[in-house]
Amino acid sequence: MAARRIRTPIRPVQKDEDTETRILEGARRVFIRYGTAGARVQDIAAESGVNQALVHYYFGSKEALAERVFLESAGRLLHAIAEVPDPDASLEQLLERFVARYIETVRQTPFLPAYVLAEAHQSPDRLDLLMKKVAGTVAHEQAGKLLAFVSAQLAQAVARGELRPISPVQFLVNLLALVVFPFVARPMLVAGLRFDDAAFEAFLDERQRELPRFILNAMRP
Amino acid sequence: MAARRIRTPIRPVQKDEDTETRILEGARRVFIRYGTAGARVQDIAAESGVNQALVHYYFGSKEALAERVFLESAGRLLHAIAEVPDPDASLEQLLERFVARYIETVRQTPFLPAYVLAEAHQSPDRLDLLMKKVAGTVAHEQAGKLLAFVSAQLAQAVARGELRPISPVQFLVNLLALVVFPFVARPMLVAGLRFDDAAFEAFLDERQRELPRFILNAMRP
DNA sequence: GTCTATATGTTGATAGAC
DNA sequence: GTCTATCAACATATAGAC
Repeated sequence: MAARRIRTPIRPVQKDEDTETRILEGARRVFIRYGTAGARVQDIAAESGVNQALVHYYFGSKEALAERVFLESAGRLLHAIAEVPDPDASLEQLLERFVARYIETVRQTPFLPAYVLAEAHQSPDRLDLLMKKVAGTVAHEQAGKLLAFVSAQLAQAVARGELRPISPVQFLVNLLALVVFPFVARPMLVAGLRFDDAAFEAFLDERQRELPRFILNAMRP
Repeated sequence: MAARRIRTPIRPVQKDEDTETRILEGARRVFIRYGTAGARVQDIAAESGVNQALVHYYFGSKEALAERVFLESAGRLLHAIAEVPDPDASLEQLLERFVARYIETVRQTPFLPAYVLAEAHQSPDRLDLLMKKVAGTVAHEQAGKLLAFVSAQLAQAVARGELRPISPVQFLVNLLALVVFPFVARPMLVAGLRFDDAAFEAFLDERQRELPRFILNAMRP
């Protein structure tokens, strides 16, 4: 059988936090990096600077901890997406702000989108939980308002002859695709295009500047 | 410990194939559906209508089988992307054909893109192997030609004043993002937008019609 | 080649000392 | 609360009968 690969900690332990927090944050890093199925309780313990038993002492089981990390992480990602826009801003401003904010946010946790999307694939139950949890929150109300607001903005622009008609859902998926995909596909893109880290960062910078115009332009009549 | 969830086979066994092929195809379905880390040799055996021992008899180890499935599957996906275009076709025709072909291909194996991207994340070694393997093939040469061809087409259109300047890399990533993302994010989109399967298929149909114009339009001056 | 039975390694979880 | 030691379940891999 293949020898178990020992994983080096992702980042050094923050000694000043209390134990429970340290474990939760360690678990977050490990789950997001390796996925729920690929993560090991031993990895989480090492990442947090404790032993396995303590992980169980605080969080019961790997499953319970995985669920908590997923709900929190996915919730945070959705929240970052569904921020209430400034009602007075133009569509162009809205796009600029959304693109900039999303790219900046995800740059700090580059594995997060891939983790959330993969978990949604692998664990429909947990996705249901997430949807039920989100359904009762401010973020959900915000998302509804956001979609309504964007729909209205699009319709007005169409009426003024500035944009051609586009389904709000297609618009939303296009927007998310253009912003999220580079992070989800990063290893493939880096390998295929022979980028190093600096090149990828530069690519993201250029992207942040170009995307709003690309999207707006795409919908002109 | 949580009780091991028994997985129902993804599809019934094809009795007419020879055993080795059946196992390989079963392994493909299981790995693509559950990921390498989430897949179990027992799942592959059941999916193929044999017992665990036979899987090892034919393919040695889970790792070896996982590597083979990844290389073949990712290779096929890359090949589908990097088909040599008709040199006489217009950019619009090229886009239409690419979008249509990709969406049709992936519709038949909807989990494939998410699997390949997730594996690229989790297993850099395997990704390196893939790149080395692809480097010596027709597909690689095709990809080079494709990028050169697209770059030339873009530059010509810019020179004619039909398009505004865009980096070929950004163009390529945009194209892939718009086409691939819906499949990678499918469970999230379905849950978030409350789609059923039929609604998602209709969404894809609409997308296939709209995307080429969206992309072309985005680059107009 | 194909099976059942079993060995061996790995992982999640618990017992019990401190 | 935190540790070491250990258990029980699971997963991969092999032995050996047919």
